[in-house]
Amino acid sequence: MPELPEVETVRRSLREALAGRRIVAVTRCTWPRTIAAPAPEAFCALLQNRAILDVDRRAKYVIIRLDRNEFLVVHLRMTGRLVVVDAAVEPDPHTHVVLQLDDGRRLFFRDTRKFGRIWLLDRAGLDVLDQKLGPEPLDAALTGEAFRALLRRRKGRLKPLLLDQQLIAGLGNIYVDEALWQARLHPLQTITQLDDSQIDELYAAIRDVLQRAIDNRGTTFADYRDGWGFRGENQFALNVYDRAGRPCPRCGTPIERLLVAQRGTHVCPRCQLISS
DNA sequence: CATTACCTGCAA
DNA sequence: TTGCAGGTAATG
Repeated sequence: MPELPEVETVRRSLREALAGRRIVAVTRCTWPRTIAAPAPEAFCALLQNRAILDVDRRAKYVIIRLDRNEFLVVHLRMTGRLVVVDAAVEPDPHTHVVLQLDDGRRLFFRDTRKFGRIWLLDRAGLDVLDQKLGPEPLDAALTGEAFRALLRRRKGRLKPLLLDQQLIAGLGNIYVDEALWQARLHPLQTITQLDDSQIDELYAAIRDVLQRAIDNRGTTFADYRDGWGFRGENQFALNVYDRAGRPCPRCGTPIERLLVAQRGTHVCPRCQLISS
């Protein structure tokens, strides 16, 4: 489900609800595999009476900063949700982890497909994670020049590369398709055949698409919700993703769906030509 | 590079 | 019943 804009929206909403609170205890853990580290028993024992300092994000990870220099790190994968609910709300069968908070509310981790994972990490563990990830696309440190250098070091087709979290962190299937459409580049385009101005277009498109999606509080098709349980609105602003057969907003040609890197991929066959 | 696994639910 | 879904890790 969630890519950078969704995780950023979750982070912002959770920060309001959680900063300054305390985790009293873990009161439910019905799918132990959700807890990636440490072992679920230790995880529950360590999360008693812990202060929450703040909520951050790195790539598609939500990072809840705790006292004692530890971090509750959550990856939502496809269907995960982190939602703060009032005391009266009871967990449904898809809610696998519940944290009791000191204000009576609870933090629910709900995940239909059970792909999501939660880690309790120390600073060193967080650093290891951080080093496996490419730069943040919206970070000021990633200039157009830096992005060009990044791409020039790699070869292969555009879409698989942009999905590679080690190259650039936070893009997923929706926003890669949207950014490529906006930059008028084909997902199968070979990177080595791009000229500088095309890479600049792609850079601008990635940032524009992600920022707009954050402004729209993320894209909700089915599962995604923010930390309060609200849907996003960016599904109404998409140009190609999930729009096969509908007209390209630029030229009217029907959008086509193809398979690239084993992922459903949406292109305008007229706007997005492969140059060689 | 492609395929499979991890899971459940929904639509064709 | 089959195929597909916003992600990633682990295999050939």
